[in-house]
Amino acid sequence: MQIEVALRAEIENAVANVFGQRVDALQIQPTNQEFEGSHTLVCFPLTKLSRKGPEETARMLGENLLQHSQLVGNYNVIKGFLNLTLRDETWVKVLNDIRANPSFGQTPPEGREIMIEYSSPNTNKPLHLGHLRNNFLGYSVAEIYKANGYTVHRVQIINDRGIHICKSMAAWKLYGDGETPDSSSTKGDHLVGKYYVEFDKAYKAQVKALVEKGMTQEEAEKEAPVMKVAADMLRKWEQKDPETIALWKTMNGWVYEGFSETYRKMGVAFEKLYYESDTYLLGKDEVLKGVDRGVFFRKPDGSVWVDLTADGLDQKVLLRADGTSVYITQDIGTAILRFRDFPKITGQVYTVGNEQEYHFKVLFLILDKLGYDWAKRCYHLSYGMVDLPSGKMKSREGTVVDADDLIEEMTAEAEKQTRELGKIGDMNSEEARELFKMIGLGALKFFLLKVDPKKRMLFDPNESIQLQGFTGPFIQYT
RNA sequence: GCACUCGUAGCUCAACUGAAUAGAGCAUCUGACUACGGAUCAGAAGGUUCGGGGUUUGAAUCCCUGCGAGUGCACCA
Repeated sequence: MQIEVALRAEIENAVANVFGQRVDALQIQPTNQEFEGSHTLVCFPLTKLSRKGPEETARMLGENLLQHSQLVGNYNVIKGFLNLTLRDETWVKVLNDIRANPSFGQTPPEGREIMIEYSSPNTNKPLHLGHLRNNFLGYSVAEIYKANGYTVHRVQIINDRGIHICKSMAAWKLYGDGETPDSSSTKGDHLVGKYYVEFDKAYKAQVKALVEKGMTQEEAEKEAPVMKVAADMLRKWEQKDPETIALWKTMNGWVYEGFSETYRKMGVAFEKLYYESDTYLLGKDEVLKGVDRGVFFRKPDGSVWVDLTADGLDQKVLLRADGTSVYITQDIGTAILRFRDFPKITGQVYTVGNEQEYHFKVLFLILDKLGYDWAKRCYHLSYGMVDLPSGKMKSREGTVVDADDLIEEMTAEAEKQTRELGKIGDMNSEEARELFKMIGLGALKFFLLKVDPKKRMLFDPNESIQLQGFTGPFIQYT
């Protein structure tokens, strides 16, 4: 890094000496492999200043550098590109500096703080392949910030409340027969996920039966007994009915235990968890304050809206006519809460799928309109879906790839390949198991991270674990 | 319909802020080594950067436009 700064200063001086004027935005880039040199100055933009052709301009600068520079040992000119070769002494010094610096590549903490949110699953089913991309992206960005001198706060919001968990609860109560993770030796999140599927099956069957009895589809969807139980549970939950709350806590507890095991296997962690059940009522006061200040407006029915048409977006509802919150209201509250919890953070990164791009655009605009200057430093780290060679993942069709299963398979495949190659030699079984995990998980992480986040991507499990090609195992082996 | 994103070699992906002959891996082909195959090694071929305009000394990259794919456009979350 030092060398780049020093070299730039020298080149800036050379430009000033030769053409009598300082230029700030010099384009210095790595020299192409096929030419001699390590750094290249692009001289085309300087021709206006030099009033000479690009090659002559480059040559004049090269000569000047040769005379005055401490760093440059030689130069060559190809078209308008001035290729610079540094002296051997320069490189020796660079390498010595690197050797003397134990934290090379890392900026020591500088007091800047940032919050990174990732994962943020629903609590009614286990994590899947999409969550893996999310977690690895979020965690990596956090690590990058850390290496750049930031103190990072890793958080997630857990969607522990709402009709989705009530569906699992309803199915468990109706058909569960008291089954627990212990009694069935099933991982908690998988058990709750199983009852979510049970619910869906029962619901569909019941709707079908009711339609056959002459009900309309719409009526049947409301009248299906399982749905009535689930809706009733949601109502009771909101009324804080002790029995419902107890069941909700129990089943969420199972899920959390399952999740933490998955996170441990993935190698990610969180500093603080936000629960939607704690935050879903937040934001209402902020919205009402916004109404008083004229940032938002009320419609005749009493509902509160924000008008974003001037920003090229629509009008969005923030509070219903009955005064209750909608989804974005709680996000407003949660964002503000987080900046209160961590007053020193300068911004927030939300790692969330690209289907929520519009939502975050609206959210950040609203926070800005409410006068929070940090709204400009909130960023939606958006990423595309993960497809499989067999096609799209669809929960209804059961083509979702479970995160635990996948990690398991990758590790097993790593073991198979390593044993075939006979590479484990005299390792004991403990060391070998560590190795398989490292290879399997490395394959997964590398493959999911090597693609531009915003692009939709194809995950090929078989390709990812290969010892050849652009893969994690290849890099680890090398 | 409107908005946003994406479109690069047969396939999966690179190309930082506009820069030199658009790069990798896989697959393919040729050769070496192999009893044969695999593995390995050496090499080759593979591109109108979706089409058409424009801006620029210079465009995969920026602008306009057409086409294709995806996502979003609930008083759901």
